[in-house]
Amino acid sequence: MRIKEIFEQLFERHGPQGWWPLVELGDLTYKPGCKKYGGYHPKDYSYPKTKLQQFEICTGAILTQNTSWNQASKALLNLYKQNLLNTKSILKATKETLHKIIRPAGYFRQKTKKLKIFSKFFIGLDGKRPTRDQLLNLWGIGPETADSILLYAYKQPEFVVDAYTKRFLLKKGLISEKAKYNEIKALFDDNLKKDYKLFQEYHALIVENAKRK
DNA sequence: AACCAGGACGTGA
DNA sequence: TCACGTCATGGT
Repeated sequence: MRIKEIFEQLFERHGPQGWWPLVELGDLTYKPGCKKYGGYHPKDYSYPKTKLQQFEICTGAILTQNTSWNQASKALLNLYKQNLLNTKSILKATKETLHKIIRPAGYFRQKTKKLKIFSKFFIGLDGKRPTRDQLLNLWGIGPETADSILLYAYKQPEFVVDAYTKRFLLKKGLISEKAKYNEIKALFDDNLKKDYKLFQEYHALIVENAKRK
């Protein structure tokens, strides 16, 4: 089956996913289906609307590295509740403070360092969109995180390849065991229209499909 | 009670 | 380049 057909099949089965989850004012949950407060935004591609929301997505992308979203979201909510979910506060906070707050996401020492490095970088952007190479040159940002940031925070059609994607395509017989990141990414680039909405939904659907089964 | 979760980096070969 | 060790918490 083709890449495009697989998308149709997944979409039919699971519907729009509306990634990336955002917390909004007054909200204290990242769970899906929460309309009034944050959570996911089904069929609403107008987010992120502010720099703060863009930064929130970037932060989430770092916190969820090799970690379930359930755990990462706890760390994100801790940051939010302590008014630390912004660049200046993260730079101002001590390492020890951040260690405690993001602990549920695991790798708290590495992730604290990553958040501080990224915060400084984000301020330097002054609202501009980073290039992929700029992101990859940052300590703590690899290909998947860079693509997640570009796709979900900046609406740039970069397909996000994660462990689920590899397993999924391997099972479909579309890639070999040791296909590399860029090889897998090219498969989507070559077979899909470069539409950020399509890329956003596709990646989210692969994850949702894997979780459901 | 192992196993793994929406990875990335450091190292030695 | 590449294979492997390290980082860390908390769900099933």
